[in-house]
Amino acid sequence: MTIARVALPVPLRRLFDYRVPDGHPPRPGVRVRVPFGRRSLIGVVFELAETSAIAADKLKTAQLLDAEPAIPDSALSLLRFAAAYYHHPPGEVAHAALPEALRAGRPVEPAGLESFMLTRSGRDAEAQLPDRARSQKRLWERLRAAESVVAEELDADFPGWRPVMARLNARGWVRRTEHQPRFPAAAEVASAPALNPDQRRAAERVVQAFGARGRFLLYGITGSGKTEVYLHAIAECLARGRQALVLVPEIALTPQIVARFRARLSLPVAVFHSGLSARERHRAWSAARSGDAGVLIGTRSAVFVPLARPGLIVVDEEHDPSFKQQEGFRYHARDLAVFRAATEEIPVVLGSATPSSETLANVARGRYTRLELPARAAGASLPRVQLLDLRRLPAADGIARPLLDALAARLERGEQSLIFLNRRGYSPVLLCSDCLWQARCPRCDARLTFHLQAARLRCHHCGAESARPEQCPNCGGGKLADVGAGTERLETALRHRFPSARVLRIDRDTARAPGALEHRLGIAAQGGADILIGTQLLAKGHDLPNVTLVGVVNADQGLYSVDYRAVEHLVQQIIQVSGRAGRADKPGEVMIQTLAPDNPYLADLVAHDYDAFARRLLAERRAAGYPPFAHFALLRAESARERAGLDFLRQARSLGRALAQSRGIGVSLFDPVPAPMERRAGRYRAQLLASAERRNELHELLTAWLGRLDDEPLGRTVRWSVDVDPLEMY
DNA sequence: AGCACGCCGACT
DNA sequence: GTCGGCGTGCTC
Repeated sequence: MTIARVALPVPLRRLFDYRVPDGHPPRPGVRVRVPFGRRSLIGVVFELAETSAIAADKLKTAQLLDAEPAIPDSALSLLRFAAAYYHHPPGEVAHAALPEALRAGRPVEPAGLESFMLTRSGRDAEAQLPDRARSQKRLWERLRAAESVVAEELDADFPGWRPVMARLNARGWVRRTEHQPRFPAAAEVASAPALNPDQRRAAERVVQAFGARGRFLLYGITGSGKTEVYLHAIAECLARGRQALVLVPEIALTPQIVARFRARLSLPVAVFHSGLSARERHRAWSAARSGDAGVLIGTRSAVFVPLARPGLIVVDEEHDPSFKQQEGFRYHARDLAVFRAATEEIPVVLGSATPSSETLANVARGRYTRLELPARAAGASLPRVQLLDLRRLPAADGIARPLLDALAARLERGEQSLIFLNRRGYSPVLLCSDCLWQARCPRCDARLTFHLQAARLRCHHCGAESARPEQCPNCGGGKLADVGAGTERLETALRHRFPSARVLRIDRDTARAPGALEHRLGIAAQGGADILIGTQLLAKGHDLPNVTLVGVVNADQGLYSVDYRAVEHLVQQIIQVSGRAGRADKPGEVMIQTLAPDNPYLADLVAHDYDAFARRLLAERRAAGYPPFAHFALLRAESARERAGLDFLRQARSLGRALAQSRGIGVSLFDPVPAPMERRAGRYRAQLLASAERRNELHELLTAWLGRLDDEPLGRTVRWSVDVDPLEMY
């Protein structure tokens, strides 16, 4: 009897056994539909076996959905590894790795290009369309204007078109057709600019590693031309008949980057990210798996997409935190990319101007080869960086005099400025000046932020909203004061101070609508604004060639945080925004406001010495026994009941300690503590840190420990999860 | 996660 | 007298 061991989309850390036909059993990677309790689920065969520990009369039969494995061997190994490494239920891992259409059981090859055209009677239908049917009329005009219209185009610029199309179709006015799946051919190949010697050396090292393992850090400041190195290596990879996978941070996956790849490469470039429609993702996935696409460029979930002939993996901006999924299946796409490259026996290139502490440590240990691009390709000079001591300098509206003067100078010269403030809204605190009452979120341990445009108080942690009270709800009288400044207040103040300046704010509030971010960045890049105000949304990705001044309003939030990674993220962020300044031929200037101008990390920033910063950071981490010199896993628990999470974690710790002791595993389990923000969205959160010097010991303990906790009755009364290699400790 | 079973409060 | 609250148990 042949048994298929199936990963099912349920939160259970195990596989389920099913009978399959003896004659032609499925290969691992085949999708199956199975009865599960009273439900019917779609899962992925992870293993085959001859026998099962489950009684024969309880075994049910799986129905095979694929003749060929939907997930080929190498991609399946990645899923197995990911499930084991992150101690996450294999079914949920498989689920995360498949586009929706495949999770729903649709065939691997997606339906062809869906398009619509007017029928003969449809062309004469105008008179029969009442004026009230405005959407139908618009869609009809759209159809009349072209021979036929592709569904994807309608998805993009006619939201909600399907029901409207159904109406036209019901009257026999349109015809729907499906072409065979075809991938759009790439544009003509533009000739590549000549590489400078450093770029050439870097690209050659990568190319020499083709066909074998190789791990590279491509270290180069903004503007040093990392993308040219990728393009050169990828073109060579394609020339050898292999595909390339390119991972980029969430925000960076803009049409510009994709356009640049498409313009330069002779084979189709497929795109995979969460902003696409389900159909588009299905198509991109299939094109990568079949080999039709030469390059797949995507955000973190693209790391799971199978490739027919893998040749190279690139992770751009490898330090970017968006590569780590922060809920549910908490994987790190960069780390999985490195594993994947090893199993596929291909090189991987991690690129960054501000490499992560993990990658730097791997370079120091000789596990990664460091490739450096020391100079800016265009020859522009580095921006001058200076600190503004907020203890001495008066700051009107939160901006010190020298920064205001510098802004005024830029306005006079017709150059752009960028003000970076990682805080949305008008003011983060609403305070009664009489009784010192503060507006707090009823469901979180947090203050409410006042948003001027919406005229509402909002919680940035749970999304709760309320009206701004007229008087103090506590003492009835009093004057309510806005304390502190967010981007909205900064915008108001700067508009007031520089009435003739065009001020453009770019944060999640102004860029919420689809395409709004693109639109605003486009305005910024084309010089349609004099002063840009933004959060980290603005810090990433985009070239803003006319910006010659960058102001960092507050550098101190990250310097004294409870989170040991805050300094690393702060410095990376400041360098990333600074990289926006002074490109092309205009020298740039960066001003950083701080209450701690003596901080050595800030001194490294002023000196443009990321290596010195890295040495300092790694020395501190080593001394403190923190990653990358230790390996962390965080056990989190949350519950609507106040003590429940902590109670569970205390029990978990004694169980874990007993296991570690009896098996001689060197893992420290710390005291369970409330999360830094204990209550969030009405739930109490607690956490327990596990730390080990040796990674395999951490995993040995986690496997045994979590297995026990799965059976623990207390564990059923709270919601708990593990986070391996946590990036943020709250 | 679903989904069912199983005992205790406010309602047609 | 029922409808329904969510505790507990199970899914090959």
